[in-house]
Amino acid sequence: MLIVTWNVNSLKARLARVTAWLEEVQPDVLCVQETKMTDAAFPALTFHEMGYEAAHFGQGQWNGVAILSKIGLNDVVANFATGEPDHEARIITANCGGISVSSVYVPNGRALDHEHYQYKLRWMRQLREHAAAVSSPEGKLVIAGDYNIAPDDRDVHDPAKLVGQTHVSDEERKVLSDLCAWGIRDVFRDHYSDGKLFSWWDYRGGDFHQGRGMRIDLMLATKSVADKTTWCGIDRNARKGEQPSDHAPVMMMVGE
DNA sequence: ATGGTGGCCCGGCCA
Repeated sequence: MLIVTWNVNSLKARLARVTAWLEEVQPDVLCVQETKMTDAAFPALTFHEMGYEAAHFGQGQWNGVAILSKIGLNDVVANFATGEPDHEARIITANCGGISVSSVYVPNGRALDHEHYQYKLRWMRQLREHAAAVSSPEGKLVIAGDYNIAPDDRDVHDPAKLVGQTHVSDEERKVLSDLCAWGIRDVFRDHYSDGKLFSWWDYRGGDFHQGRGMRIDLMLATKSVADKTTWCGIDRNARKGEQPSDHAPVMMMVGE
C-alpha cells in the first residue's frame, strides 16, 4: 500500500500536475494540503474518474486538506475528531483500507513572537488529543502532512542561519516529540538517517537548485504500520519543471 | 541583501 502526502500549494493552480502525477505513480492514498478552495470547487469528479474516492475539507482561498483513496474511504471526519473547534480547515481524517489516515496542515507560525506561533503550538497539542480520539498506540494510524516543523538539524540546510526562526525552535520540536511520545513515529527516519533530504524548498533565490530546503512534510505512523513500512521516499522530480508546488510528495510503502 | 517568488485575487497578505 503506497501512502503519500503532498502540499500542492493550490489545487486549482496545480490540478494538471497532480493528475499527471497520480497517473504515473498510482498511490493508494494521497493526503493533500493547501488546496486553497471551497468544498464546492473541489474537483471530486476528476479524481473519481481516475479511480479515487475523495474527501475534502476546505474554506476558500486559504488552507484546505483532502484525502484521495482507491482502497476505500470511510468514517470521514472534518476537523479535529475531539470536537475541538478550529476556525481554519487544516485536518481531515478517514479510514482507508483499515488504516486511519489524517491529512494535516499545521499552522506556519509566522514568527516566534507572533500570535500565530502560539496557535501553532496549541494546534499541535490538539493534534495529540486527536490521535488519541481516533486510535490507540496499538491501532493503525497515519498522520501525514505539512507539519511546518523540521524535526532536527539534519532536516534543514543551514541550522545556524535559522536560529530564532520558526520551524526549528525548541518549543516546536518539543510539541512534535510530545505527539510522537503518544505512540507514533516519523517513518522516514526508520529508512534514512542522512541529512539534506528535504521536502520543501522556497520558490525564491533558486533554493531548490541550490539544495536549500527543509524536511517539514512528515508521515507519522503507529508501530503496527511503521513496522510494516518497507520503503520511504521523496519525489524531488515533482518539484522540477513548470509551475511546481514548493513541496514534493513524501511517500511510504506499507507491506502486508 | 529584511531581498527574492508564487499563491490568493487585484492590493497587500501569506507562505
